[in-house]
Amino acid sequence: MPLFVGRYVNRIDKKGRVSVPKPFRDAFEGQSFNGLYVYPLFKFNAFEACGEEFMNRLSDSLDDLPMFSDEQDDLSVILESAHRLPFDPEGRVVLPAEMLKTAAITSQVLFVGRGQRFQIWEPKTYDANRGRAVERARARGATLRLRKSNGHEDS
Amino acid sequence: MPLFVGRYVNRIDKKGRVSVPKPFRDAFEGQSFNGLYVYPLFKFNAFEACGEEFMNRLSDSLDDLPMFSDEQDDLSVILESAHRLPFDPEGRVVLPAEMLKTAAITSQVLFVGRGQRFQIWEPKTYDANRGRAVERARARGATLRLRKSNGHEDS
DNA sequence: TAGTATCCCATTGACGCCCATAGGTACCCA
DNA sequence: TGGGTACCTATGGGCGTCAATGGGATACTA
Repeated sequence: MPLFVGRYVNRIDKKGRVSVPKPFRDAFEGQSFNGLYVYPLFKFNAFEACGEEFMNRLSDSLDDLPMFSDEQDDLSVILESAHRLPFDPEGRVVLPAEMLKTAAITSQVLFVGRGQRFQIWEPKTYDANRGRAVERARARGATLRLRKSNGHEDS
Repeated sequence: MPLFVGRYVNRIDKKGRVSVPKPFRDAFEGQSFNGLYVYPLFKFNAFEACGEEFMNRLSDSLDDLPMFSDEQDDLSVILESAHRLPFDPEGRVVLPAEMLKTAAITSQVLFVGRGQRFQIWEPKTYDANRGRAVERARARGATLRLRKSNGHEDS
């Protein structure tokens, strides 16, 4: 499965539709459901999107927690605030009004690849936060520890 | 089988009928019984709904508990207080009067997706509780340990 | 026979589908 | 290698269909 990489800015029309960048759309091929899932990043006023597989993993993980536990309730917030957005024949999705509001999206949408998932931002908001992230990384002399590769197979 | 995801608010009419959101209804397709099961959440004045499959799982889990134990008795209450609600031709269900009363539902019903099942709330009641859950999750720095998929492990 | 529970029909408003266009890119061919 | 052409992605708009809702008719039951 292709990874989500790179940044793309697309226009949003008055119906609330945005084209999902073609390279990102391709990563969803082979799903039983032709579309994506989005949920809020509580840390920022932005959203994250993923495919069916990841969402199922999330749901299964929640089921592993004891039923009726506080833990389960707290973490379910992601599922509760998620949206299932189908692609239209042109590969666009309709972003829910409530989403546009929290992210302060008006005319443009920024898609940010993050490997297994990607994020959805209002371009200016992203720039502001990204600037900070870069500074933090610099200040900290950021290093990245890679997982050792195990011959890589795919299931 | 599609997941229950997201929140939907629907109106309840004077006959006590509510439309179950179409995306949720779709998840019940292929069941021998065209409808859903509901049972009270003892922790809150709200209800949870699921399909046949999950109900069977629940019943099996009860059987795994020691016979005649307090635990078994307690959890059996779920099955005892459960209702089986059939869909009408338009995809609506009639919520039992007793349910409306405990949940303080009058004119609007909130459906909250939770993966394998979903919850039924009076909108305002939910808002009050959800606010707390989000804060708890944030405060705890809630991170979700995902079940491993294809050789992936979170760290 | 009154009350209740289904079913059927009608309305409306949102959403999905189809068509059309533009701009850019990749490809082909001379 | 330059130009031209065909394709494809992003975008806009019109229209039909379907989901949500309300009301009336009918069957069932106590």
